[in-house]
Amino acid sequence: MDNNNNNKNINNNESNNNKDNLCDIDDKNKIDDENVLYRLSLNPNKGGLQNVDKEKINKIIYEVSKGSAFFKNAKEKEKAHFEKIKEIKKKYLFLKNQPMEYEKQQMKNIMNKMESDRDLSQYIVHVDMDAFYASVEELDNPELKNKPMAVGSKSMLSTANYEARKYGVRSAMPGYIALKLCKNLIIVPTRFERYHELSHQIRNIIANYDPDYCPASIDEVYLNITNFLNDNPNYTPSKVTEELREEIYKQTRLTASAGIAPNICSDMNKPNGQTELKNCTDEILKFLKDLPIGKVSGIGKVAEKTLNELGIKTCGELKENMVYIKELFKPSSYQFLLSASLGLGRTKIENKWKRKSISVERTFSNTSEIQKLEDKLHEISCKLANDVKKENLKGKSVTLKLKTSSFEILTRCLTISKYIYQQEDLYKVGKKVKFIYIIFF
DNA sequence: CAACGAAGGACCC
DNA sequence: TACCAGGGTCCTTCGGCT
Repeated sequence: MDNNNNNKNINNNESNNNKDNLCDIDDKNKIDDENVLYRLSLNPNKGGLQNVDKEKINKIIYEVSKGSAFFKNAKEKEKAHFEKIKEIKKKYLFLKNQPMEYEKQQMKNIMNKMESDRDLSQYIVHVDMDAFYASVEELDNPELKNKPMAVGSKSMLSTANYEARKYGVRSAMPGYIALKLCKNLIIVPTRFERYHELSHQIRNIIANYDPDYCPASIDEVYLNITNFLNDNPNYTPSKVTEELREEIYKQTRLTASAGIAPNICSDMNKPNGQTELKNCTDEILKFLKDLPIGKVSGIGKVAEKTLNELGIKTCGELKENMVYIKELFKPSSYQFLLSASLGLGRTKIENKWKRKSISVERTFSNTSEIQKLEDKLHEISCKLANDVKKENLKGKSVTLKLKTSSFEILTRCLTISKYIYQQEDLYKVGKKVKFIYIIFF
């Protein structure tokens, strides 16, 4: 599916020079709503959407959102994040004034070592279906083609077709907001069974090129075509990928995009196209130099903004600043960012996925009636027991998640001594957990 | 007293 | 009219026990 984490700052008309911003961190103690909008990831910046009138779209979204409890909550989050950023900036400014000679040399050594360990022997392909759910709906109902359409509900959209995107409609956008952007938008409900059916079909095609492919989501797969290339010397990586996409289209009438690279870091593709990154260090570094950090899978809007505020917008800049990142971030974040800055992903892909949790959640209208809450608990425990049974699972830790009317998320967990799977037990434990939050209020 | 479980977040689709 | 999902994974922080 399309990921929408490539947001840019919403107020790109204003002076956004981060080098300047670094100096007036204390003046900037007001959280403006534009920052909140940025956080909501409601600003359309998706590839292939150059024609949309961002200004107008943002205005509409803002008008619909402002004042809502959801918006208020986002504002609170933004405030907290802002404080964090302030701290980091302070440290950053301090470090910038230090010589850091030793650390710089050390970083150089670390990077050299990682560079020399770079594995360029593998050809990894990342296949990603274009607007998957929407395309499936068009496939089954061709009348929807060329009309603005999105899959989901009034409250939330999963994905939008390209016609709808012209209006600024996109995935993870509430349907009622989308309707404000596009009055004629057709919203069709999701049909997961159907998507899974096609997903299965697509994976079977992919298995012909790599039986050990790794599904990344319902519409995304990683595969290693190195063996295939060895067995078929007349193929090139891009020819294999072309053929694979062609085959998917032939059998399903759905288009896919793909990225080819020496590791599974690549995610740069356009609708119905493919991008190849040659197995060569210079190519990779050139590609990364101007790649916005938000494009990297794993860097979401929070991390993106944090880094942006340090003046780091591209992977190239990230690489240049790794000495500071090492001091400013937690070890695991640092490790991740270091790999990202060098364009190092895994070169081994595994498909041994093991489920670690299973869950059911439902959002309902505001209530403080205990009976209604218990009814909901009953409802989700039934669905959960059903799902658990289907997968032949059992568990001994039950977490109850509660979203308040102000969009706060609370979770309470209870671990018991024996494994359970039956609805009655799930409900019973759930009720016990629930007690905790009833006392809470 | 460190390991650990619980709660909260960030992220992805 | 009013209105922002649901299903996962992984990481960090924190505190009361063993």
